Amino acid sequence: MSVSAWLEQLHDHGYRLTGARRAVVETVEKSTRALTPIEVYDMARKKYRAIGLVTVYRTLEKLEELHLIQRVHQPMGCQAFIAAGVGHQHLLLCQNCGQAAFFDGDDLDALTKAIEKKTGYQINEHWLQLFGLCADCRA
Amino acid sequence: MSVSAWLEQLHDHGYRLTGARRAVVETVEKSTRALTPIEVYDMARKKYRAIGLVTVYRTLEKLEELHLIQRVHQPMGCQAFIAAGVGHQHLLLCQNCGQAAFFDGDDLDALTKAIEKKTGYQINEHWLQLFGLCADCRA
DNA sequence: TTATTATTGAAAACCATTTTCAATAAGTAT
DNA sequence: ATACTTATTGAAAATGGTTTTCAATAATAA
Repeated sequence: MSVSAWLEQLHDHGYRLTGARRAVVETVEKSTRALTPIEVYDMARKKYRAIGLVTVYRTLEKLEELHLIQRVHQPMGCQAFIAAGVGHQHLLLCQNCGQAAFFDGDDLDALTKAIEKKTGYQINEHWLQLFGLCADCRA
Repeated sequence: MSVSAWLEQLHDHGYRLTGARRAVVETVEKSTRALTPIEVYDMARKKYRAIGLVTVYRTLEKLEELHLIQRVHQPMGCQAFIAAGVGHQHLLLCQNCGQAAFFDGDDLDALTKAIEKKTGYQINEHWLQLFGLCADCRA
């Protein structure tokens, strides 16, 4: 995805393209780590001085509705957002710098079948997230 | 674990055993679903009328410190707590009634090795959580 | 029983998020 | 270009969950 693709999505859904929204989109789309609303605010303010925190909240809300971003759950808090992965992907987070990477290829079929048999549950979804150190932070 | 084992743990760590704490412990230890502070408050109040919400927060804090309870992350919020699993266990949650079950036996070694090779990350931890319908809610 | 001090509940403070509202500016029609 | 409609904006106020403050209370040790 790209900044222009996000703006197009917003436009196609009847939302107007404003300076504030461009600043938020450019900030979040380019970030490789999850950002909290305040972090987005501070960064977006450098691109569009007059933006208000309220508008950041409102824009993040819309981006989440359009599935362009997703909330990231971490031990320290669950208020951060990152550009959404495509299809069935999971997050891998660096515990030191916060750098995020998506991965796919998890096959939990055998596990879920076994759990279904053992517990009687019907399993519909799973959340998987890996934590570690990115290449840079290992060094 | 049992209520008395939790109380013993609290006592062994220098905490006094009070009516308010007993009420919180009895509530959380017996619950099969994750409870938010307010829910614990409402339930504990039936056992100990005079308890304050503040004491619920403070007691949950201590129980988490002692690893007797753990925070449960869900799409709708991450403020709920449940009796902690033992060893390497993950949660399976009913999307309808909230019923929780622990399971173990997940083997992600092959997956993490592959991801490590592909991404250059060193993987230290993983979060895995399953969602579905419990036996009762399927019917 | 008495003394010590952790614990308590109520009220106030705090902080992230949401709502309200009048002014502004994006998109559309003229 | 120009005017018009109305979504969007930022500031301020409101909200709601969580934390802090503080004097009174009650659990434990002496």
